[in-house]
Amino acid sequence: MSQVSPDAIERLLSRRGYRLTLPRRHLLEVMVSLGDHFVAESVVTATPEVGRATVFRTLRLLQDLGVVCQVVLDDGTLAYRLAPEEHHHHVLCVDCGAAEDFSSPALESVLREVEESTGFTVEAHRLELYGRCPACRASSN
Amino acid sequence: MSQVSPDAIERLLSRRGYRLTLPRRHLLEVMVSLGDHFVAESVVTATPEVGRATVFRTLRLLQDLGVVCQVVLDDGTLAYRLAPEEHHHHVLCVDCGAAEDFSSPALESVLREVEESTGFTVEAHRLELYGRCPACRASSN
DNA sequence: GTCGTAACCGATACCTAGTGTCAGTAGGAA
DNA sequence: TTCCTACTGACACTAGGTATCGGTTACGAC
Repeated sequence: MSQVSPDAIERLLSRRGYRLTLPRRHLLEVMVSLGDHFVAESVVTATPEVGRATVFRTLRLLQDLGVVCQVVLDDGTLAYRLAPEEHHHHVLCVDCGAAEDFSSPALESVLREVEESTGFTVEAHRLELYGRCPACRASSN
Repeated sequence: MSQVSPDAIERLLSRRGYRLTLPRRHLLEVMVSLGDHFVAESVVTATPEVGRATVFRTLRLLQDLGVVCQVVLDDGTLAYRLAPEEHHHHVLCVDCGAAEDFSSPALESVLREVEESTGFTVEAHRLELYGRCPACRASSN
């Protein structure tokens, strides 16, 4: 997976005119340490020195900046992930929770197909894949 | 869109050994009348004579029976839709909320592509498309 | 270095969406 | 008609997220 460093995100923040506050530094460290993807609640409990509201405010800010993206888990709960800014999707391992990003040019043709058959113009989409990562498949054999 | 009648669903319920109760009849009528897709809360408010817990219980039951499916709206909120039992996806109009089902054989090749490039085996997926329906596009011109 | 100020903060109350519990009710088989 | 139990409503509760507000702090200007 891509290496996202707190430093790079801090530079982005200040470049966009946002302040580099201590709570934000703490949150970034925790998010990076939580790895693949994380739910808001685990960030809240991992940073008792940072208020609940601040965690959610910061998550939304990072989302607006394109640093963090939403991930819909297979049970429908919402998680987050430090991720590349460009449009992408996720494959999630239902066993260990591992996540990987992908982008698919072939998906474009699916969208065109749907536009033709329904008459809708498609402007946005969500796609999440759920399955088993190579490691989990190997260990279950 | 497909015509889903309360009668057909009631027959399915009794065929599967579930009781045909008055609250369930009320809920089915309301769901059909709410049209394309609906959030749980609007079913709750539309049926003041039926308890809140019963609405959610019935929604889950209908989901298990394959009569109702979940729809993730573009803002991330969860809605429901009376829908065909076979696997399908949704295109949603962000203006009027119109919804249409589709299934896409081409999506399969996207999944195979991702399996090859990531090493995951894909067992399930979610795909929701957001855009504008023909009517809304026509009226905005 | 210090000042001023607006962005930011934590605490807290609140909201939305959904679940668990439990005593009472009613569908429908016998 | 009876009886059993699936089902119900009422209500308290939880999870996840938001609004408010008085206090704090980052940081540019001086």
